[in-house]
Amino acid sequence: MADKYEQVLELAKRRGFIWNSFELYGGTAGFYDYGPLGAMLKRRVENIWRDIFVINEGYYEIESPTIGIEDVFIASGHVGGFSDPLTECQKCNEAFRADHLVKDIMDNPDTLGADELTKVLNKNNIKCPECGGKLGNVYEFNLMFKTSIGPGGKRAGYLRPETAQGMFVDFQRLLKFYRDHLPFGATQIGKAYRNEISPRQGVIRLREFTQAEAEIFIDPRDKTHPKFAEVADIVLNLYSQEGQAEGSSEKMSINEAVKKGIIAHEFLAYCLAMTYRFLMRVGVSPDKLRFRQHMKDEMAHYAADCWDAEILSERFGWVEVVGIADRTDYDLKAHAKQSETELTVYVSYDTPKKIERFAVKPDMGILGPMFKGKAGKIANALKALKPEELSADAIELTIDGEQIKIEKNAVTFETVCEEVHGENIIPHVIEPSFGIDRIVYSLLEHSYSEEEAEEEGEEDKTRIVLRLPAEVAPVQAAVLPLLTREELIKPANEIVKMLRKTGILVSFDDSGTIGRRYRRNDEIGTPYSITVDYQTLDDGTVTIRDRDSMKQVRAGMSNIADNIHELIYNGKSFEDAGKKI
RNA sequence: GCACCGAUGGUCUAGCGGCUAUGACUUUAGCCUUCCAAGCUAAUAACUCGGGUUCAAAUCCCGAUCGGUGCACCA
Repeated sequence: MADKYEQVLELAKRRGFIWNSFELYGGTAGFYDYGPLGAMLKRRVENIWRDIFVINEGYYEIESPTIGIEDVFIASGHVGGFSDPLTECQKCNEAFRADHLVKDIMDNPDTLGADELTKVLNKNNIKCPECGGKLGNVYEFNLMFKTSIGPGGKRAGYLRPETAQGMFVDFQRLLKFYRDHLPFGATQIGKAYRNEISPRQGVIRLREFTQAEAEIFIDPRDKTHPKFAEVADIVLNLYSQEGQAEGSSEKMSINEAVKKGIIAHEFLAYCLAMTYRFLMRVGVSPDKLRFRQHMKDEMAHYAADCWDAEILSERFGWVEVVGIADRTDYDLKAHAKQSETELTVYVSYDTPKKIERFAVKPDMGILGPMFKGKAGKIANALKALKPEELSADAIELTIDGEQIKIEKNAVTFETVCEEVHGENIIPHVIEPSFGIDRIVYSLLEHSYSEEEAEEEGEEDKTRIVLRLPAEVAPVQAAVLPLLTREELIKPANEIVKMLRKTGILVSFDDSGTIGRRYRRNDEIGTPYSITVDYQTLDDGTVTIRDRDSMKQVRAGMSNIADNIHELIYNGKSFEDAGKKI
């Protein structure tokens, strides 16, 4: 009866992964707490993301405020576009998008405010499409949490609805940090906030959530990727625009997808590949992952191409967990306009270009004494003239309504040949954006398994196992004395110490039978259990038990820390960890 | 935000006007125990919240909150 979501959430609650926030006061929809194990799991997922994007790709991480000022979100479009004008039927209480209702009457209802929309509704006698009842006043519902900065509440602030704007706002500083070179990227892992109208689906739609975003600034004329060859052969499950029309996804190598023009360009494809590697490494099931291309009408108007990584969940179907978009120069242009600052990169040409340019040189030695304060304005006016106007016998200008005659000898002009070494361009932005909470939930769901542990002559019983990759499991090893005896507890404690010294998160458990303790650890995904028995006292060896296979090997106690480290981080196979038992 | 359904120890649940509120698992303390939750002894722990009806409410009514489902919303 209970579906997997319920089973996973029950376990998550009971064992300290995640639970609804503010339970003490009855709980609040859209907010979840990460418990001791959940916070650790999430941290490990984030650190793998860092390993890939920050360490291996070199896109340094920044940290900007979670509160943003109004200008930022005017530029991003969130102040205007992140809200919807709603109207409710007074009779049946259905809510409708007011701009949708007047779409057929108006050309551009998006530009109207709430009051104007109310007027249009009334004037045209528009009724509730459901029951024909009267519609109420239109109000704006903005999905951003609003607050005020400083006393008096005069200055508006908003909790950021995405982390991305931080990187755009810091563009100039980042450009300098990367010594004026394209491409470069910056990342941020942090909280974002959206005041969802009615969040459902548990952890899938949150009002406060964690994003990991990279903004990679590239040369718009060159969207190749230097390391493309390394990923060209990765095969992805692609659900392209055509595929969606036919309702089928297709497995294809990245190289082929770019060649066929399914993925817009190498750089975007490379990001898909990175995303794939990341999701595989943290433990998403490969058969429950697909990359879905946004349909043309679904894509933002400025986007060149956009793909979502979607993960299959038993309860929620295909869930978007990553968005990878070529946002072109939209964001930088918007911030350039709002801030009245040029946000460009100077790019040198391979070889300087020769350009013919018409140059006007007013002789300030003559104009200055003659016109005094007006000389500057006159010089500028002269520069704007065309060759034929300048070569006339007399040059007449109108400055501030005054007719002014200029002597021919006060200005010279010529066509000059110049070498241009480069130009200022607005970079394009490639943005992979990860919803960490959804990924963490998916990991729990995908790694959760119940299996019948058959023991001869005994009844069937279920074993709950979280098959998390060793690298993300919150508790990395359990140390268990076989029996509650002082002589076994002592060496066990020594092992705990050794492991902790090397940064392994280890739990010690001597309560209950050994089987019970193995099961307790299976349930939270502890990949390895180290058991101290009487043989340990004789020859200094312990057993290591593998969570997934339940197999055991016997290995030395003195180098146990290195051994476990290799198992977790270096892909050492369990068989190589010791002697088979 | 609307409609329908639901809410009892950590978890799952019994009770549907009157009990000291059922049971299981978990947990804790101890015993036992030489490798996969099953033994023994004991302990801890719950009626979502606020009103109302009634001599009496976990139980009936109203409202709120949270959760589920459908509609709407979802950069």
